[in-house]
Amino acid sequence: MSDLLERLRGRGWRLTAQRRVVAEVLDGDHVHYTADEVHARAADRLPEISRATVYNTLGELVSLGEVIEVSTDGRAKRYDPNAHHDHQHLVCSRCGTIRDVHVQGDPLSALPEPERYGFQVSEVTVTYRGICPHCSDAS
Amino acid sequence: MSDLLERLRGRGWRLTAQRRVVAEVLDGDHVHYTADEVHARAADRLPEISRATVYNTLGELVSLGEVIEVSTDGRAKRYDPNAHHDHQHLVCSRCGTIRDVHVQGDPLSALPEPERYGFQVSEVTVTYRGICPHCSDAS
DNA sequence: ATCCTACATTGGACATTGTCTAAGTCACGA
DNA sequence: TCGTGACTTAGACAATGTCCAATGTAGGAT
Repeated sequence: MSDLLERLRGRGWRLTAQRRVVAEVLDGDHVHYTADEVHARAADRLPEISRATVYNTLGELVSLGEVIEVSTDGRAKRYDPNAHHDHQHLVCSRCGTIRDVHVQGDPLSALPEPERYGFQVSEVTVTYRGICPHCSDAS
Repeated sequence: MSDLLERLRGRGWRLTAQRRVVAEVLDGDHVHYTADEVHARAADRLPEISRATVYNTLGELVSLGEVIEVSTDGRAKRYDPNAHHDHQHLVCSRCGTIRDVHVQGDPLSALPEPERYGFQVSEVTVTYRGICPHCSDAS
């Protein structure tokens, strides 16, 4: 996602310090942060950045398809920068961390026509839950 | 789920008017309500029921495994009384309503061992998204 | 049938997450 | 370098959910 900023500029984005920092935070680790975690990490580098800007920027990245919004537990949404690779999520039921995983076959095809009830089905998300090795050891 | 109250009594539940009403609301329709929708419908029959009680009761039903908590959009969680039948969800991206659907095969088997990263995977939820016939007409 | 008491309910304060607005600021094309 | 329209900001507000102390009550004990 190193050329993300270039892609965004190509789409008419103004390149501000705040947007750069938010993009860098997402680009860094491979965990999926909540909006407030992104804000905290962004504020490390740019202390005066506001919560509203982080929310705005994340929302824009999502509508542009650069980032995926994940809500696994009804608490804070998490933001997944790995939007260009088809993948699903593996969530630890104890500590909440999320891993990206890849499944076999196309999950969409598992839903037969009569089970679609007239919906125009366009998307499917698969979420596996279990205990991660770390929490398993600690128990 | 007509014998739900019996099962709960067997587990040491006190049978109060409030709990009965919450259970009846869930038992009724086949849509999945949010906590506040459950509260509104419960209040139709028992006007003095409080939000806290509805939240408490729903939480208890979830821990007892009688009801499933569904959070599809990071907004309000919805409560699915159909906990004893294996099923997945079809969500309208526009109006948020949820339908239960049944898929072919076991989605768990689509996650190969090397993609499990040491997790003890115990559960999988599949959520299909699309536009429901009603929203499709209205557009 | 009545009483006791542990469990349940209530209302309201509080917490968390997210949205909106009006005013000020700044990126970038001309 | 300037002007303008897009961007950012702080803080109020909204939606959802949690917690607590005071009060009420279901159901076993008598």
